[in-house]
Amino acid sequence: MDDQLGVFSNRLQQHGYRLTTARRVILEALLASGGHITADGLVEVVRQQSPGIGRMTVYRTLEILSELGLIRPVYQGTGAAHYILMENGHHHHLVCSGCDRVIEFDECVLEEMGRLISGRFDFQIQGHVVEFFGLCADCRRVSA
Amino acid sequence: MDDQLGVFSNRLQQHGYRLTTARRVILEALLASGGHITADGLVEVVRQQSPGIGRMTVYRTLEILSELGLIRPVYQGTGAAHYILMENGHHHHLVCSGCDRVIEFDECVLEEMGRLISGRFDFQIQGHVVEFFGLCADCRRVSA
DNA sequence: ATCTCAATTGATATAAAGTATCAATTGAGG
DNA sequence: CCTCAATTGATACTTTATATCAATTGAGAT
Ligand SMILES: [Mn+2]
Ligand SMILES: [Mn+2]
Ligand SMILES: [Zn+2]
Ligand SMILES: [Zn+2]
Repeated sequence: MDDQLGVFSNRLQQHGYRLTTARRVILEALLASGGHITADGLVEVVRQQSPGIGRMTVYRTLEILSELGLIRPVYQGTGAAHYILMENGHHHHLVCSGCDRVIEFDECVLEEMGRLISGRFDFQIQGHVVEFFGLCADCRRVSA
Repeated sequence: MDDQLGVFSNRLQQHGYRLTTARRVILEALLASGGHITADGLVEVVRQQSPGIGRMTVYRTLEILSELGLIRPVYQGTGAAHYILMENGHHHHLVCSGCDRVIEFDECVLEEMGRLISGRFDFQIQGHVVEFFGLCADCRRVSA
Protein backbone atom coordinates (compact mmCIF):
# COMPACT_ATOMS: atom_id res chain seq x y z
CA MET A 1 0.00 0.00 0.00
CA ASP A 2 2.87 2.36 -0.78
CA ASP A 3 1.19 3.71 -3.88
CA GLN A 4 0.20 7.03 -2.38
CA LEU A 5 -1.04 8.32 -5.72
CA GLY A 6 -3.44 5.40 -5.84
CA VAL A 7 -4.54 5.96 -2.28
CA PHE A 8 -5.23 9.63 -2.87
CA SER A 9 -6.97 9.06 -6.22
CA ASN A 10 -9.22 6.34 -4.87
CA ARG A 11 -10.22 8.38 -1.88
CA LEU A 12 -11.22 11.27 -4.11
CA GLN A 13 -13.41 9.07 -6.27
CA GLN A 14 -14.90 7.22 -3.32
CA HIS A 15 -16.13 10.57 -2.10
CA GLY A 16 -17.70 11.51 -5.41
CA TYR A 17 -14.96 13.78 -6.70
CA ARG A 18 -13.96 13.53 -10.34
CA LEU A 19 -10.45 12.45 -11.11
CA THR A 20 -9.72 15.23 -13.59
CA THR A 21 -6.55 15.95 -15.50
CA ALA A 22 -5.80 18.97 -13.33
CA ARG A 23 -6.25 17.02 -10.13
CA ARG A 24 -4.01 14.20 -11.35
CA VAL A 25 -1.23 16.64 -12.14
CA ILE A 26 -1.63 18.37 -8.78
CA LEU A 27 -1.60 15.09 -6.85
CA GLU A 28 1.52 13.93 -8.64
CA ALA A 29 3.34 17.18 -7.97
CA LEU A 30 2.28 17.22 -4.34
CA LEU A 31 3.40 13.65 -3.71
CA ALA A 32 6.63 14.12 -5.67
CA SER A 33 7.42 17.13 -3.49
CA GLY A 34 7.06 14.98 -0.41
CA GLY A 35 4.89 17.57 1.30
CA HIS A 36 6.06 20.54 3.37
CA ILE A 37 5.06 22.86 0.57
CA THR A 38 2.85 25.94 0.41
CA ALA A 39 -0.14 26.31 -1.90
CA ASP A 40 1.57 28.88 -4.09
CA GLY A 41 4.76 26.87 -4.00
CA LEU A 42 2.83 23.93 -5.34
CA VAL A 43 1.30 26.13 -8.06
CA GLU A 44 4.78 26.85 -9.36
CA VAL A 45 5.79 23.20 -9.40
CA VAL A 46 2.55 22.18 -11.07
CA ARG A 47 2.98 24.79 -13.79
CA GLN A 48 6.39 23.47 -14.76
CA GLN A 49 4.54 20.38 -15.89
CA SER A 50 1.26 21.99 -17.00
CA PRO A 51 1.46 25.78 -17.36
CA GLY A 52 -2.28 26.11 -17.83
CA ILE A 53 -3.35 24.96 -14.37
CA GLY A 54 -5.10 27.69 -12.40
CA ARG A 55 -4.11 28.83 -8.95
CA MET A 56 -7.65 28.39 -7.66
CA THR A 57 -7.69 24.78 -8.74
CA VAL A 58 -4.60 24.06 -6.67
CA TYR A 59 -6.06 25.81 -3.65
CA ARG A 60 -9.34 23.95 -4.03
CA THR A 61 -7.66 20.59 -4.45
CA LEU A 62 -5.62 21.14 -1.31
CA GLU A 63 -8.80 21.99 0.55
CA ILE A 64 -10.48 18.79 -0.57
CA LEU A 65 -7.48 16.68 0.38
CA SER A 66 -7.49 18.34 3.79
CA GLU A 67 -11.16 17.58 4.30
CA LEU A 68 -10.46 13.97 3.46
CA GLY A 69 -7.70 13.89 6.04
CA LEU A 70 -4.98 13.07 3.50
CA ILE A 71 -2.98 16.23 4.14
CA ARG A 72 -2.95 18.95 6.78
CA PRO A 73 -1.92 22.60 6.83
CA VAL A 74 0.58 23.53 9.53
CA TYR A 75 2.55 26.65 10.38
CA GLN A 76 6.23 26.79 9.61
CA GLY A 77 7.30 30.25 10.73
CA THR A 78 6.31 31.99 7.52
CA GLY A 79 2.88 33.42 6.83
CA ALA A 80 1.72 30.74 4.43
CA ALA A 81 0.33 27.37 5.36
CA HIS A 82 2.61 24.42 4.64
CA TYR A 83 0.89 21.18 3.73
CA ILE A 84 2.14 17.91 5.14
CA LEU A 85 1.25 14.44 3.95
CA MET A 86 -0.70 12.34 6.43
CA GLU A 87 0.57 8.95 5.29
CA ASN A 88 -1.13 6.24 7.34
CA GLY A 89 -2.96 8.96 9.21
CA HIS A 90 -0.18 10.52 11.21
CA HIS A 91 2.80 12.84 11.12
CA HIS A 92 5.30 13.88 13.80
CA HIS A 93 7.54 16.88 14.19
CA LEU A 94 10.11 18.45 16.43
CA VAL A 95 9.94 22.20 15.75
CA CYS A 96 12.72 24.46 17.00
CA SER A 97 11.51 27.74 18.50
CA GLY A 98 14.84 29.31 17.68
CA CYS A 99 15.37 28.54 14.01
CA ASP A 100 12.08 26.96 12.93
CA ARG A 101 13.98 23.86 11.87
CA VAL A 102 11.75 20.81 11.56
CA ILE A 103 12.94 17.33 12.51
CA GLU A 104 10.78 14.33 11.62
CA PHE A 105 10.27 11.18 13.65
CA ASP A 106 8.10 8.12 13.37
CA GLU A 107 7.46 6.86 16.89
CA CYS A 108 3.88 7.06 17.99
CA VAL A 109 2.14 6.03 21.20
CA LEU A 110 -1.17 7.67 20.51
CA GLU A 111 -3.35 4.75 19.48
CA GLU A 112 -4.42 4.01 23.03
CA MET A 113 -4.99 7.66 23.82
CA GLY A 114 -6.93 8.02 20.59
CA ARG A 115 -9.29 5.21 21.48
CA LEU A 116 -9.96 6.71 24.90
CA ILE A 117 -10.64 10.19 23.56
CA SER A 118 -12.60 8.89 20.61
CA GLY A 119 -15.01 7.08 22.86
CA ARG A 120 -15.49 9.86 25.35
CA PHE A 121 -16.32 12.54 22.75
CA ASP A 122 -18.03 10.32 20.18
CA PHE A 123 -15.46 11.46 17.65
CA GLN A 124 -14.26 9.30 14.74
CA ILE A 125 -10.50 9.79 14.51
CA GLN A 126 -8.94 9.77 11.04
CA GLY A 127 -5.45 10.79 12.02
CA HIS A 128 -3.31 13.08 14.14
CA VAL A 129 -0.39 15.45 14.18
CA VAL A 130 1.96 15.77 17.12
CA GLU A 131 4.34 18.68 17.30
CA PHE A 132 6.94 19.00 20.02
CA PHE A 133 8.32 22.52 20.35
CA GLY A 134 11.63 23.48 21.84
CA LEU A 135 15.26 24.22 21.07
CA CYS A 136 17.57 22.25 18.84
CA ALA A 137 21.20 21.67 19.80
CA ASP A 138 22.50 24.53 17.66
CA CYS A 139 20.05 27.04 19.04
CA ARG A 140 20.86 26.10 22.62
CA ARG A 141 24.51 27.01 21.99
CA VAL A 142 23.69 30.43 20.59
CA SER A 143 21.31 31.53 23.33
CA ALA A 144 23.30 29.95 26.17
CA MET B 1 1.23 28.98 39.65
CA ASP B 2 -2.09 29.84 38.04
CA ASP B 3 -1.12 33.45 37.51
CA GLN B 4 -0.58 33.19 33.79
CA LEU B 5 -0.01 36.92 33.48
CA GLY B 6 2.84 36.60 35.94
CA VAL B 7 4.24 33.60 34.12
CA PHE B 8 4.17 35.37 30.78
CA SER B 9 5.57 38.64 32.14
CA ASN B 10 8.42 36.96 33.96
CA ARG B 11 9.39 34.91 30.96
CA LEU B 12 9.56 38.04 28.82
CA GLN B 13 11.85 39.80 31.28
CA GLN B 14 13.99 36.73 31.87
CA HIS B 15 14.73 36.78 28.17
CA GLY B 16 15.67 40.44 28.12
CA TYR B 17 12.44 41.86 26.79
CA ARG B 18 11.06 45.04 28.34
CA LEU B 19 7.74 44.83 30.07
CA THR B 20 6.21 47.85 28.34
CA THR B 21 2.74 49.29 28.72
CA ALA B 22 1.72 48.03 25.30
CA ARG B 23 2.91 44.51 26.06
CA ARG B 24 1.12 44.44 29.36
CA VAL B 25 -2.16 45.41 27.73
CA ILE B 26 -1.67 42.85 24.98
CA LEU B 27 -0.86 40.06 27.43
CA GLU B 28 -3.91 40.85 29.52
CA ALA B 29 -6.20 40.87 26.51
CA LEU B 30 -4.72 37.65 25.17
CA LEU B 31 -5.08 35.82 28.46
CA ALA B 32 -8.56 37.22 29.08
CA SER B 33 -9.60 35.95 25.66
CA GLY B 34 -8.49 32.46 26.63
CA GLY B 35 -6.63 32.00 23.34
CA HIS B 36 -8.06 30.72 20.07
CA ILE B 37 -7.86 34.21 18.66
CA THR B 38 -6.29 35.68 15.52
CA ALA B 39 -3.73 38.48 15.52
CA ASP B 40 -6.14 41.01 14.07
CA GLY B 41 -8.88 39.76 16.37
CA LEU B 42 -6.60 40.49 19.29
CA VAL B 43 -5.86 43.95 17.89
CA GLU B 44 -9.55 44.77 18.10
CA VAL B 45 -9.86 43.56 21.67
CA VAL B 46 -6.73 45.39 22.72
CA ARG B 47 -7.95 48.64 21.20
CA GLN B 48 -11.14 48.56 23.21
CA GLN B 49 -8.91 49.05 26.22
CA SER B 50 -6.16 51.14 24.61
CA PRO B 51 -7.09 52.56 21.20
CA GLY B 52 -3.57 53.75 20.51
CA ILE B 53 -1.88 50.35 20.35
CA GLY B 54 -0.42 49.63 16.93
CA ARG B 55 -1.16 46.56 14.92
CA MET B 56 2.52 45.80 14.42
CA THR B 57 3.07 45.75 18.15
CA VAL B 58 0.45 43.06 18.57
CA TYR B 59 1.93 41.00 15.75
CA ARG B 60 5.42 41.37 17.17
CA THR B 61 4.35 40.48 20.69
CA LEU B 62 2.64 37.34 19.44
CA GLU B 63 5.82 36.39 17.62
CA ILE B 64 7.90 36.81 20.75
CA LEU B 65 5.48 34.76 22.83
CA SER B 66 5.60 32.05 20.17
CA GLU B 67 9.39 31.98 20.25
CA LEU B 68 9.25 31.58 24.01
CA GLY B 69 6.89 28.65 23.60
CA LEU B 70 4.08 30.33 25.56
CA ILE B 71 1.63 30.31 22.64
CA ARG B 72 1.43 28.63 19.24
CA PRO B 73 -0.25 29.48 15.93
CA VAL B 74 -2.54 26.77 14.55
CA TYR B 75 -4.97 26.42 11.67
CA GLN B 76 -8.64 26.70 12.31
CA GLY B 77 -10.20 26.56 8.87
CA THR B 78 -9.90 30.25 8.09
CA GLY B 79 -6.89 31.90 6.48
CA ALA B 80 -5.56 33.58 9.60
CA ALA B 81 -3.45 31.91 12.25
CA HIS B 82 -5.22 31.31 15.55
CA TYR B 83 -3.08 31.49 18.65
CA ILE B 84 -3.54 28.99 21.44
CA LEU B 85 -2.19 29.24 24.96
CA MET B 86 0.40 26.63 25.89
CA GLU B 87 -0.36 26.48 29.60
CA ASN B 88 2.02 24.05 31.27
CA GLY B 89 3.56 23.42 27.89
CA HIS B 90 0.80 21.53 26.15
CA HIS B 91 -2.53 21.77 24.39
CA HIS B 92 -4.80 19.10 22.89
CA HIS B 93 -7.48 19.22 20.23
CA LEU B 94 -9.98 17.13 18.37
CA VAL B 95 -10.55 18.90 15.06
CA CYS B 96 -13.52 17.89 12.89
CA SER B 97 -12.73 17.66 9.17
CA GLY B 98 -16.36 18.30 8.39
CA CYS B 99 -17.25 21.42 10.37
CA ASP B 100 -13.89 22.56 11.78
CA ARG B 101 -15.32 22.30 15.27
CA VAL B 102 -12.62 22.10 17.94
CA ILE B 103 -13.03 19.97 21.05
CA GLU B 104 -10.51 20.31 23.87
CA PHE B 105 -9.19 17.58 26.10
CA ASP B 106 -6.56 17.32 28.80
CA GLU B 107 -5.26 13.77 28.79
CA CYS B 108 -1.68 13.43 27.78
CA VAL B 109 0.62 10.41 27.52
CA LEU B 110 3.48 12.12 25.78
CA GLU B 111 5.99 12.62 28.57
CA GLU B 112 7.63 9.25 27.99
CA MET B 113 7.64 9.66 24.24
CA GLY B 114 9.06 13.17 24.68
CA ARG B 115 11.98 11.90 26.72
CA LEU B 116 12.80 9.26 24.15
CA ILE B 117 12.67 11.65 21.22
CA SER B 118 14.45 14.41 23.12
CA GLY B 119 17.41 12.16 23.79
CA ARG B 120 17.70 10.74 20.33
CA PHE B 121 17.70 14.11 18.53
CA ASP B 122 19.44 16.20 21.22
CA PHE B 123 16.40 18.46 21.29
CA GLN B 124 15.23 20.33 24.39
CA ILE B 125 11.45 20.03 24.49
CA GLN B 126 9.47 23.00 25.81
CA GLY B 127 6.01 21.75 24.97
CA HIS B 128 3.79 20.07 22.43
CA VAL B 129 0.52 20.20 20.57
CA VAL B 130 -1.47 17.11 19.64
CA GLU B 131 -4.27 17.38 17.14
CA PHE B 132 -6.51 14.46 16.30
CA PHE B 133 -8.43 14.95 13.08
CA GLY B 134 -11.64 13.26 12.11
CA LEU B 135 -15.42 13.55 12.14
CA CYS B 136 -17.61 14.66 15.01
CA ALA B 137 -20.92 12.93 15.71
CA ASP B 138 -22.98 15.54 13.88
CA CYS B 139 -20.86 15.43 10.76
CA ARG B 140 -21.01 11.63 10.61
CA ARG B 141 -24.81 11.83 10.43
CA VAL B 142 -24.82 14.30 7.57
CA SER B 143 -22.35 12.48 5.34
CA ALA B 144 -23.65 9.01 6.18
C1' DA C 1 15.47 62.80 39.98
C1' DT C 2 17.61 63.30 35.59
C1' DC C 3 20.28 61.55 31.80
C1' DT C 4 21.24 58.35 28.07
C1' DC C 5 20.67 55.21 24.52
C1' DA C 6 19.26 50.89 22.80
C1' DA C 7 14.85 48.79 22.66
C1' DT C 8 10.40 49.50 21.37
C1' DT C 9 6.55 51.61 19.16
C1' DG C 10 3.14 52.81 15.58
C1' DA C 11 2.20 55.14 11.18
C1' DT C 12 2.71 54.04 6.57
C1' DA C 13 3.56 51.36 2.64
C1' DT C 14 3.99 47.00 0.43
C1' DA C 15 3.89 42.13 -0.36
C1' DA C 16 1.94 37.74 0.33
C1' DA C 17 -1.84 34.71 1.05
C1' DG C 18 -6.50 33.55 0.74
C1' DT C 19 -11.39 34.10 -1.05
C1' DA C 20 -15.35 35.28 -4.18
C1' DT C 21 -17.44 35.23 -8.77
C1' DC C 22 -18.80 33.56 -13.09
C1' DA C 23 -18.59 32.31 -17.95
C1' DA C 24 -16.37 28.57 -20.33
C1' DT C 25 -14.97 23.78 -20.25
C1' DT C 26 -15.08 18.97 -19.19
C1' DG C 27 -15.96 14.30 -17.75
C1' DA C 28 -18.98 10.42 -16.33
C1' DG C 29 -23.23 8.29 -17.15
C1' DG C 30 -27.15 7.48 -20.14
C1' DC D 1 -22.56 10.96 -29.10
C1' DC D 2 -25.53 13.91 -25.65
C1' DT D 3 -26.39 16.08 -21.39
C1' DC D 4 -25.70 18.49 -17.45
C1' DA D 5 -23.74 19.03 -13.07
C1' DA D 6 -19.07 19.29 -11.62
C1' DT D 7 -15.04 21.52 -12.42
C1' DT D 8 -11.93 24.89 -14.16
C1' DG D 9 -9.26 29.22 -14.58
C1' DA D 10 -9.25 34.19 -15.45
C1' DT D 11 -10.19 38.20 -12.86
C1' DA D 12 -11.02 41.02 -9.07
C1' DC D 13 -10.88 41.61 -4.37
C1' DT D 14 -10.14 41.05 0.76
C1' DT D 15 -7.53 39.61 4.34
C1' DT D 16 -3.26 38.58 6.53
C1' DA D 17 1.52 39.30 7.05
C1' DT D 18 5.91 41.85 6.51
C1' DA D 19 9.23 45.82 5.81
C1' DT D 20 10.73 50.49 7.01
C1' DC D 21 11.85 54.30 9.79
C1' DA D 22 11.31 58.49 12.55
C1' DA D 23 9.50 59.24 17.11
C1' DT D 24 8.98 57.53 21.73
C1' DT D 25 9.96 55.03 25.90
C1' DG D 26 11.82 52.23 29.63
C1' DA D 27 15.49 50.74 32.70
C1' DG D 28 19.93 51.25 34.34
C1' DA D 29 23.69 54.62 35.27
C1' DT D 30 24.95 58.97 37.23
MN1 LIG E 1 7.00 16.63 8.27
MN1 LIG F 1 -7.65 24.82 22.28
ZN1 LIG G 1 17.05 25.58 16.21
ZN1 LIG H 1 -18.06 18.16 12.67
